[in-house]
Amino acid sequence: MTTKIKTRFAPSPTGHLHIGGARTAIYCWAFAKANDGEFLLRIEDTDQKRSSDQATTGFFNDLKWLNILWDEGPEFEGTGGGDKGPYYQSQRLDIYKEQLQRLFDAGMAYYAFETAEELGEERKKARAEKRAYRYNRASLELSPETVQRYLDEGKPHVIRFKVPDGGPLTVTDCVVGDVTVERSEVDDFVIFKGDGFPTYHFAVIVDDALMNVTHIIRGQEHLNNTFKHILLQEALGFERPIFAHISLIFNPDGSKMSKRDKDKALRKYVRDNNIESPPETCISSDAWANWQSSKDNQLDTDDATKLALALGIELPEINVDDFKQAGYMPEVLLNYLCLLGWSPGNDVEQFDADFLVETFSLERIVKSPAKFDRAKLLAFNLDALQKLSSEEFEARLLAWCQEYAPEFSELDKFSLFASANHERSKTFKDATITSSFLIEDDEAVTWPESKPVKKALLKGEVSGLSRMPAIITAFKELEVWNAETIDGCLHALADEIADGNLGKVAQPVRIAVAGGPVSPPIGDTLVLLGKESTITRLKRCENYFSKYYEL
RNA sequence: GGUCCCAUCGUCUAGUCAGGUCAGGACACCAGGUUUUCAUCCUGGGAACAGGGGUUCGAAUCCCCUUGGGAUCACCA
Repeated sequence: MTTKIKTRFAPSPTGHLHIGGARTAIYCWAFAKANDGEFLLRIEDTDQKRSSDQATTGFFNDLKWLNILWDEGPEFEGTGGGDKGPYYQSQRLDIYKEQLQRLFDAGMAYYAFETAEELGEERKKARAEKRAYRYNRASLELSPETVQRYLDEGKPHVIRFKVPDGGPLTVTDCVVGDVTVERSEVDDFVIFKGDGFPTYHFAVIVDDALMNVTHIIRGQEHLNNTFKHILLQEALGFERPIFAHISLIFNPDGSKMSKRDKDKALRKYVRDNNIESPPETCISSDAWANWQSSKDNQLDTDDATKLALALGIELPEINVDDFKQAGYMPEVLLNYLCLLGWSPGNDVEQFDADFLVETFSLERIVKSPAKFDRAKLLAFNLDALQKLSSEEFEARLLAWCQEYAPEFSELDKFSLFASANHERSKTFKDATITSSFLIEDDEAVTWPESKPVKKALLKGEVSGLSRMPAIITAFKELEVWNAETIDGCLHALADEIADGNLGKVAQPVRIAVAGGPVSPPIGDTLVLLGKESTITRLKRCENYFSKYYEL
């Protein structure tokens, strides 16, 4: 009997799930499902300083939103569970210590007492001499008595892995192929940190082995680490899993798409505009000072969002949650993400999760890195949105509005709002942007003196503005206020005062009520607004622009 | 800098492993058309095998070099 295939996604819960991580999770999930295997989720929270429960819950939510559910792992809203837990590395310390003891017993682990500063010096020196830094094994020379004395004294220490002698190391990667490295390139890396927790390298191979993971699909930044991992696996007598290293995702400018991009965007803006203190009631001055003191100190997500809002700049979307907020559909993001580094062939590009599971294979993963193209994602979202039935669109738009734009979800005529916006929306958010005039007070509408506005209202032998009184009168007389009667009224007006040219009457009306040249079809727009608001806005607009008449 | 990885239209990619149709599709772009705005939608168009050597009757495809890009070199994962 062949062993069941098991993949895992093992994020470190710092910040949010970003696009690159999401793609890795999707590939892991798809590969497991495509091969009748299992997908495991494990939380790598051995870095106590940076991990948080809040971030962990965020990861669960993001994964769940994408409908990437784990067969095994932390329990969350009905998914997860399993008998190989706990699935949080911070709760597995005893297990790691047990495995560590086996390494000590085999003489393959040793204590090291150098301080971070000392090591830093060594590294600098290595760099200056244009060679790679390797730990010099100084602590390995210490006598057992000295080591014991240091330990008794409570001297800070780490535990290192003693890399065994031998020839070159080769790993066969499913995506990259054979990769060989000289063993001398691997130094005695740290496996237990000064805080008593294992490092990533140690924890990951122990967990993968004990949880029976068969395939490790992860980002290519781990390719070099793989040699450390296979050495550790051999030392502990674990079976070597199958590796697949997938390429990275880049920004359109070629830089690595990373969680730091938001921070970078903010810093650049602040620097370029010589902003020296945070805008009023935005973030605390402590947070600002700490942020400005070093570029290693990132602003936390909430503060970053607030600051961006206060400065009026758009932060790049890089987290799954950013795209959710921006009004993309999860199945579209999943589809598009898959295409960044994998394709099913046969010119197929748009597909659903079922198709993915039917066709996914490691062989078709592309080796080269991909740039993230928002325009294509947007086009995909548009296509998917247009394929939705009107009922479905309405339901999903409502759910989105309830979370991100409650003023729209409370609209009396939500149904009409949805149908009026369906065909012109590329995202759920689009609907709220093109219809933002709906939630404005009649008295708050303003008109930019832009080209399209002037063209519709002021240009021509007979200007749009001059037709306004007739339009207002006609509307006042309309007894039944619905799309048909309004359209009928406008058509009649067009015939009477604009040589049958509907645009000449509809466009001025649109601008008057919406404050700009864009809105849903005019009939729907006016029904949504109601007769009273419509007439109030038409009058205000006429009044506002009448100054041009006098010129 | 050491080590490792990568290289087809502007972008994502098919084609590469088993050399042999004007290098295919999508997004973007450009030009027309439909449309009461916007967004759609329809038609058409330009657009690539990084460079140089080999191997071969024949190379995007196999080999080598150059160039370019990237990852990594932590008591972060």
